[in-house]
Amino acid sequence: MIDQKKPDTKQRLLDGALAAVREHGVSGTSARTIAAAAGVNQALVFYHFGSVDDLLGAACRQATEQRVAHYADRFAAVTSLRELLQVGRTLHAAELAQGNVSVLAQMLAAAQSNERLAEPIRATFALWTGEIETVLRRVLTGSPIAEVADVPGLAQAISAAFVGLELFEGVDAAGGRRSMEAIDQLAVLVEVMDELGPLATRVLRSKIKKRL
Amino acid sequence: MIDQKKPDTKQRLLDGALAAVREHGVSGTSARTIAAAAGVNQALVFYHFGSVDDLLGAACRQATEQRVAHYADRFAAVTSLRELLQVGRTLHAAELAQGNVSVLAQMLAAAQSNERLAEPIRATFALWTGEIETVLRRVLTGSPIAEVADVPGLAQAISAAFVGLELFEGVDAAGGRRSMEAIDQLAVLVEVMDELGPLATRVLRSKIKKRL
DNA sequence: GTCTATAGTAGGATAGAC
DNA sequence: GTCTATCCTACTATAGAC
Repeated sequence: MIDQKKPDTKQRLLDGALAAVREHGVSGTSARTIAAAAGVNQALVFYHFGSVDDLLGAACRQATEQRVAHYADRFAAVTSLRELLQVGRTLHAAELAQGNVSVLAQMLAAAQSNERLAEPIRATFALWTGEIETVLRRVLTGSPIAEVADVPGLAQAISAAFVGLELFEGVDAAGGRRSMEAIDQLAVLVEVMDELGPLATRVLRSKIKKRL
Repeated sequence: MIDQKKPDTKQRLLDGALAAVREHGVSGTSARTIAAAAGVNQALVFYHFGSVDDLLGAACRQATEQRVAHYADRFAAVTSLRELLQVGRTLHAAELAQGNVSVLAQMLAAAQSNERLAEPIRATFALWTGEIETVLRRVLTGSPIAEVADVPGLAQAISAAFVGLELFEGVDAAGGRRSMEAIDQLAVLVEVMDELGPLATRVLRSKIKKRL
């Protein structure tokens, strides 16, 4: 926040942390593997970040910020749910090629029983949900879906589902792709729903009344 | 598979492994913590299972088998997507109350960079997807969705998404519930789609043609 | 700020007594 | 099959020289 002219050790550690998670997984990541990836001394992890967990949290957050910023214009250009999914798939493919398929996902898993990691991960996750929420709100304007859906909740659900898919793909690549295709097909349904317009809206409303 | 009359040490280790993951998370789970939870000696982990990873894989598999069996009749009674989701939510709530919200999810994360863990986890995951696939195939019979959707792929996507939601809920309980609600609302849409029947089917088909 | 060295701890795994 | 004892490795974290 204060000094922007130090892309040195501190930044190398942040990058090294991500590299370590990519290569060894969260459980295989330590101050030593991070330092090795960063090409710096192991003790500097503690000097600059206090603990491994704090470094991991910071690294995850920074990386996500950059990633979100990098995709901001693409998100802004989205005009339909399928396009949103398309951006998601592109993003996913890029992460995959870059090797950090599931860095956030693994952090999320590690955060389950690590309160020190949980807070930064929550914040990181919120960066994604925020972005998606904005898109959803714009895309769903005038759609019957907007009348039923809790947009923030939906944004969280989408983000969470995406994380699950990343984890699954990490263990079963073919299955992951297939799942993605299946969701894409489902998105067609939602669009059809939108195109039905007034009729769907009417049926929808009555359906909702029954439900409440 | 051979001896069913030994609910002793081996079983205690299997249970202890799950207990350890529940309590300490995957990263905090070791032969020692497992043995402590099981009330047996640490060396027995290696005598009976060879390695901690093998024990974890076996434990996850067995637990999932039991869980799937326990919910088999409830799955069999499902007649709509919303009911499927309802069963999913019940199941989720039960897991939550029992404390093993995200055992499978955490295993999946750990398996990302651990081939020894990956294979059993893949198999375990397949138990869930298989169950869901059966339900989907039955529920979607005659539905326009069935004509678009790759059912096995969809089953995998649903399972994976569920895992993601579990991880999210583990870090943000309120957010997790809200996501679940949002999905529930979306499910209404799908049902409306089904009820539209012939019209939707027609629109759907033309939409698909455009897409291909 | 960065390095070496090291204390202290915990974990995987095995040997060997029982 | 189960336990004790133990080896070795790897980790977090700090102290102190530079």
